[in-house]
Amino acid sequence: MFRQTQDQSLRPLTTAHLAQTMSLLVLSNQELHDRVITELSSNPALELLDERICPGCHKPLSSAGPCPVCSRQVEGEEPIVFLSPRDSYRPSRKRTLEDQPLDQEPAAPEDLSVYVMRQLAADLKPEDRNVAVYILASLDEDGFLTSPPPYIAQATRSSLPQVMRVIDLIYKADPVGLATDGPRQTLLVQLDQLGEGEEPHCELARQLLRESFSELGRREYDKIALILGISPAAVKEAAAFIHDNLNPYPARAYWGSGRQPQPGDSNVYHTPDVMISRNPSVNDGPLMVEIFSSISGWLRVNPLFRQAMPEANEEQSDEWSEHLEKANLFVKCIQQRNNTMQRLMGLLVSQQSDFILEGARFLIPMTRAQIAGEIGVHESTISRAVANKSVAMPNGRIIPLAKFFDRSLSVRDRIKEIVENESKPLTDDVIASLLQEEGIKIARRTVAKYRAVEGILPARLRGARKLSQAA
DNA sequence: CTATGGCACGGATT
DNA sequence: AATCCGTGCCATAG
Repeated sequence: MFRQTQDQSLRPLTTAHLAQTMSLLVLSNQELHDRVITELSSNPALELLDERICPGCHKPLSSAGPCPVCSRQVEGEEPIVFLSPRDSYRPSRKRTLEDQPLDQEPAAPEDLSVYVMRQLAADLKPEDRNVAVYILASLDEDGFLTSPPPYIAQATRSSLPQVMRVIDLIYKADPVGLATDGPRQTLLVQLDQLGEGEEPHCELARQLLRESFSELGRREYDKIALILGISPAAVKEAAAFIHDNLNPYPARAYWGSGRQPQPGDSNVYHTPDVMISRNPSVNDGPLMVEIFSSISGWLRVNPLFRQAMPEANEEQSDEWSEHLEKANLFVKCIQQRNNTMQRLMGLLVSQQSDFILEGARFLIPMTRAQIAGEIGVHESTISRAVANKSVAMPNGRIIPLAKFFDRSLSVRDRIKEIVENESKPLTDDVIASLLQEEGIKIARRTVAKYRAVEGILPARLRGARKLSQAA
């Protein structure tokens, strides 16, 4: 279920066209967004429309192709589909507690306020919009408010309840706990979002945050225990729970994990370029692919500019036609890019549906070259299309698109399972022969390599770990 | 002596 | 042409 803008590729391509399509293809959607913005501001022949009006009946058009109302065909040099804000990505709340993906690669960094704003768009009343913008813009780098709510109300000429309402919405958006007055409140908000009472530690954790936050920061667990009259062990457990599941600095958060920032990690937000989801209304329904853009609206060559061309005087003429040509090229290139991405994703979901739905084990090894052959483009095109992109899977995980082409993923997954279920530590040799019986023939040395990739300790050390766990 | 990690080589992939 | 990947050989730690 994705909109296909086929047939574009039948048009003859100039070398300039090809070159630019390539350079656009490597970009992640976020980077493309920036690119479009600069192009728009430097080229008067381009325009971005909020919505597209059918030239026939003057009703807004929502998708490519003929007008649904008067079925008039809109001519071809026209716009590219950009998704409406409604389609923008919203992470599910659940993910916060799930085990964290170790496999994330740096994806497109995005301005935090833009990201949050997009989530808010649907829930926000029109009159609250500028309040939200103001608040998000004035957050400091840790994601905290820089001025108290009454001040914000004054600055935005709104009421205090209004401001509080917006702040409450921002609390709940991802990353959870933004726009608080400090780490303590952030942690409390995150605690609320985790779901009531499910966790036995929640209540105690809440109490710790409320009543002995400063002691908590200094790790004076014994002192806290004394004050609150609880066992030091319980305090430590609750502290560990907070540490593991909450993040006092929401603006430094990561996708899918409440982990604390660690040195060496890059503080990057992961916004997927593509989302694969299953239609929730239909059981076992088809997989849907959405390709995101951080711009909504329609990009096209400004028809007025085109009409004005003949009126240009001598010295303008050259410049204008250059603009026009560039604009035309740009639009076509982006169309081309979208087209390639759509066809690529279409092929991936149909061939790897087991992997998408069931997990890493079911990834069928494939190479970019194969895909290129099936689509009928050059291999380097697929390479570029795959590079720097991330995909949100139906289960909410965000993975690099390149993972689809990881030849050893399924084997590594199998090894992981073998190790998890082993009763006593198995050596690499044994694991290798086990895999052999399953028809997977790899060398012992390779098992060792995969173990390393997965962060699994060697057999000897695994033994030690189990002993200490038992004790 | 056994299990593992380092290095480097050759073939495949990009 | 550059890079990645699986593997064999060898040194080393236990």
